[in-house]
Amino acid sequence: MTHNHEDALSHVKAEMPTDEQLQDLGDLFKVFGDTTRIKIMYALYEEELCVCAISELLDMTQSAISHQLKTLKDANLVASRREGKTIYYRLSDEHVISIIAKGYEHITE
Amino acid sequence: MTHNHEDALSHVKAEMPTDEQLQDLGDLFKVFGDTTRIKIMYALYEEELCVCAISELLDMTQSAISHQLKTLKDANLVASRREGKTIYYRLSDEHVISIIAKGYEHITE
DNA sequence: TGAATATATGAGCAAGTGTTCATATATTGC
DNA sequence: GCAATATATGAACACTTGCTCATATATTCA
Repeated sequence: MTHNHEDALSHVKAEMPTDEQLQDLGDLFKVFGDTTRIKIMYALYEEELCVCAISELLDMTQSAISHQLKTLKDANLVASRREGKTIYYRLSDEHVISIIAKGYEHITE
Repeated sequence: MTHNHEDALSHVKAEMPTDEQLQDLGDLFKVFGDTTRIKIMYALYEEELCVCAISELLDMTQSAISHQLKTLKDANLVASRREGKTIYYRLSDEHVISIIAKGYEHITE
């Protein structure tokens, strides 16, 4: 029905990751695709912070921040530790910053 | 009302990008946050492809692929050239691959 | 134990997103 | 010009998402 492109596709197909990996990649970037979460990650890059410090910084409710921190934690992008009543969050690995840095390069080129 | 975190926040505030940059970053990653678009970018990494080749590869309608290619083009992630009736798409810069590669590192670590 | 503080979480809703369907535009060859 | 092929696009709809509000949990201190 359409023109032929067997040659191009056979090569491409061989190099594609599995559907599950592609799904995981999309899910990961979805977490980066929200300004609030980007702000949180940027803030945590500079310094470990508690929930109420983040909500003060972003001028958003504690509930909204907690929900977003859960999303970030589920994606293994942040980790937390308790100290009394306070819970401090930090970035959980260096990929976070290198991913954001690459994105930053793109938008500022 | 809450405990004090002036010290932590003053440092963080000084290092944060502008709201506009943070918004642009979120918008960029939003484009990466869909499996169909990830698949398209992966396919184009291997080879320049026409629209119908991509829709055959992903087993999706031509319309769905065209819509997604427009999203990718608006984000300056792909570029196209016409050759007769056919329009070939390719990645428009090397950031695309390095961003995906960093994400891939994270999910496969 | 009870009050205060810090955080987490479930339900609900408005806004956004990806696909489909129908149709429009562009190019080629007759 | 007309038919065929390749691609683009607008409207509609189901599904997802981020916030709010109310409330639950956890910890400290009196």
